[in-house]
Amino acid sequence: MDTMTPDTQRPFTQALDRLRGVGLRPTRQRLALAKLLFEGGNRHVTAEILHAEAQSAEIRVSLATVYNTLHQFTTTGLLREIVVDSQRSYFDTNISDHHHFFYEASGKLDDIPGDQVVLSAMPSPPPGTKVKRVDVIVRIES
Amino acid sequence: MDTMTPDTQRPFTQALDRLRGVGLRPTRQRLALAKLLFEGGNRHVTAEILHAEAQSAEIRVSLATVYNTLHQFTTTGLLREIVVDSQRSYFDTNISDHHHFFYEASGKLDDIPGDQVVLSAMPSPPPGTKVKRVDVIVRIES
DNA sequence: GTGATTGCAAATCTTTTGCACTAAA
DNA sequence: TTTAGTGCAAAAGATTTGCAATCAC
Repeated sequence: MDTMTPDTQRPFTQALDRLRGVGLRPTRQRLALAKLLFEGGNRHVTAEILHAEAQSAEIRVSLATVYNTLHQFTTTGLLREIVVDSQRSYFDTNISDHHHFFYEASGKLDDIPGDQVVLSAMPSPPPGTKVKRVDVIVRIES
Repeated sequence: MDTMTPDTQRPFTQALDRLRGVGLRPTRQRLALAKLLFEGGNRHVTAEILHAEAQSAEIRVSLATVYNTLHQFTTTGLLREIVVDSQRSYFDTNISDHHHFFYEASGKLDDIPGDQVVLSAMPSPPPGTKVKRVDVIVRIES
């Protein structure tokens, strides 16, 4: 690997590696969407938003493919789905342990680093079940 | 008030008082839905479920009215909306401070009493904003 | 080549809306 | 009365699906 080239100059390679890492065939659409998603820090997107960004970037990709891709990325662990609004799905490029502020007025999300929320007491789940995740959502008045 | 009559035998009165308490006109539909919702402990319902229950109980009420009513009850503080699934809205008859287990496989919710979850550290919201609520959702593997 | 992926349009599902009709006060 | 509430059917918005065309390997 060319260690002299800054990350920001190898988005294609990064996206390619990411897709390969999870066994998804690197198609033109998936590469372009991965590039949009994973360049430039943590992002919270809806299918609609990502599709619009793709259009702006002259990337021809259908909304159906955007949905498919977001779900494939989520299933393979590249993204995480955040449920804060019963009307729309949000996807988060930050897959580390963390929580969220949700601004109801604007529909915007902000990450809360995992270490800023401490759950010092937690009920045990019913016997035989497994906790997939604990989500803490701080809702900001709309 | 007739203090000799057990609560379970005065559902109508209870529902009526509840509606009056929040200033909603006690129509036949609202009374019947309030009865279904608030009799028999804490419940988590979707519009679809409540509508089906009404049908079974021979209560003629349209789905549109069920939606209207659920939202009116939520706005007036009789119900609380729980967001766990980006495809469907759940309403909770328990309006006290508490959290939820969500069983992804079945779509069922269980209450976690407020005192069983202790958030010993919390980030401050951005200056000038106000926290409406903190939701803790323990997702049980589907 | 051949099996995976994509695009499109249609379908689906939940929720909302417009508006004439009905009922509570 | 008079004004709020209801039902219906249509509309809207998000997401999924079926299938032929296209692409990656």
